[in-house]
Amino acid sequence: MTDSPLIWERPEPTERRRPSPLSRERIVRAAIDLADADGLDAVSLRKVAGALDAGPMRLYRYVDTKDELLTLMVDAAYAEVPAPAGATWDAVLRSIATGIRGVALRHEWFAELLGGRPHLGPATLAHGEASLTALRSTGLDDLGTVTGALAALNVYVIGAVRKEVAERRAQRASGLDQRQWQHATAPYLLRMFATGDYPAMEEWVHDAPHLQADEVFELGLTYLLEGIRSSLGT
Amino acid sequence: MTDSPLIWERPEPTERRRPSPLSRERIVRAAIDLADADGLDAVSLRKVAGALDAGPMRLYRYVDTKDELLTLMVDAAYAEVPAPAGATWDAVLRSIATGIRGVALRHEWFAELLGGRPHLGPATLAHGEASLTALRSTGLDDLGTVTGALAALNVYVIGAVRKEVAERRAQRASGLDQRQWQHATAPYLLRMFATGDYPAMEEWVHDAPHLQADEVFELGLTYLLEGIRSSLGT
DNA sequence: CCTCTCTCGATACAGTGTATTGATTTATAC
DNA sequence: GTATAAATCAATACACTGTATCGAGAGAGG
Repeated sequence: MTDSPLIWERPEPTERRRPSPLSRERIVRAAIDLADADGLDAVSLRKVAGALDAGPMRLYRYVDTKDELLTLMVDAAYAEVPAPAGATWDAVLRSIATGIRGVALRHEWFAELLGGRPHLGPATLAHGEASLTALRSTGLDDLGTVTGALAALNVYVIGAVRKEVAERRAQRASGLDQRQWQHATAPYLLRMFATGDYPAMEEWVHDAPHLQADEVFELGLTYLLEGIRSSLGT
Repeated sequence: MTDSPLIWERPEPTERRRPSPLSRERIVRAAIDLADADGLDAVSLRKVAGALDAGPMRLYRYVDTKDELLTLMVDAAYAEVPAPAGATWDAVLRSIATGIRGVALRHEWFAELLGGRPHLGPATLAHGEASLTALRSTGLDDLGTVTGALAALNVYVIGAVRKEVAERRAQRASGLDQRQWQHATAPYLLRMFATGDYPAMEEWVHDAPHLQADEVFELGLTYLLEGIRSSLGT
């Protein structure tokens, strides 16, 4: 096991050559621009290097592997999450969750990467630190509950954002607007329902209120926060 | 837009050639075996075909694209989720969640795929149907709450399982046992804490109780279910 | 038996991440 | 200021990937 296996501790190499000074930050930014524009699949080392007028192998001085680049992208995205604000602990948690969701909606690749591997970058840790201090300063001081609450919230956001983005992408891929999407999958579902195998779902699709994505997100968040509160006895 | 764009409606081709009768099921099973053994990255059309003593192009008669194969794998995994059991609606929801988690721990690739794109296969729908009927039959009949509860639960499980499996894999990749893992990342975290930038996390790491993965999962689940209950006024 | 349709395997293409290597540039020592 | 050592880069190469294309061959229908 080497001494500094994690990219966060590996010192960034200093540039000696003149033309096109490179840096980890420039590389990550280029990768993010690519991912924003054409999706995560468009992020290849060749294309990132090309966007920086460099050969592909040049990047390997700054990054050991492509996964490391993705990890750096995730940390950069975490840095965009606004600092949590709120007077009560649940308001703080809510602002954290919606902040992450906001970033994920701006950078859909972030949602794809979230939770895919452990992230321990400085911005991610700073984000955790901010969440923790905000929580402690607003009255939640049972450590067991804090642990569980943060974990549950984290995990809820990961899943919610991932699913929401996945649906958005599928919708976009199958034609352009929402009407076309509904026309593409609705008939399929209707045929499935016509088999009679899914009576409860059929009824539910008919009668259930059609909620917007952000409403669903907020609703689940409310459940979770309410559950945490009630387990506090507060 | 073609008439049957979804693989679930495309009829399975019938075999005419004698040697090595193929079928969607055999292909999916081979892919699952590969993924179980060597991870999702080991699932390539060439390898799957090789495992079936066939040329790679042969699979394209049964599957239009690799994504379709992955979708079929997900549906097959959903079919392994045991039917929910329980007397009360929250017991039912809990059994659903732990059932999915169990499958994901047996098939880690399932966790990687979960939520990555919309899944509407028959087993997935059947699973939704079972959840719905179980819910309705145990007293939860407000449709708005049912919708929100199912969505929130679904999303929680997706995120929780994804994160848990990601951590497990990272742990396994960095040496073999848990002690080695802690020895690999703990020093890094300590050095980060030594900067003084993360006092709350430092304290928290010291004092917080160390929970097992399944305890964390159950705890978050409890919060969520409790929140749903309290929003029912029951 | 001939024909026609369907299916298969081979080949090919554009792309991927990355190991290797030889040249070229830079820093260091005298 | 020059010789030497070290560092860095671009090119090449490798083993893959998913999949389009297409010629050959097998099965069925007449």
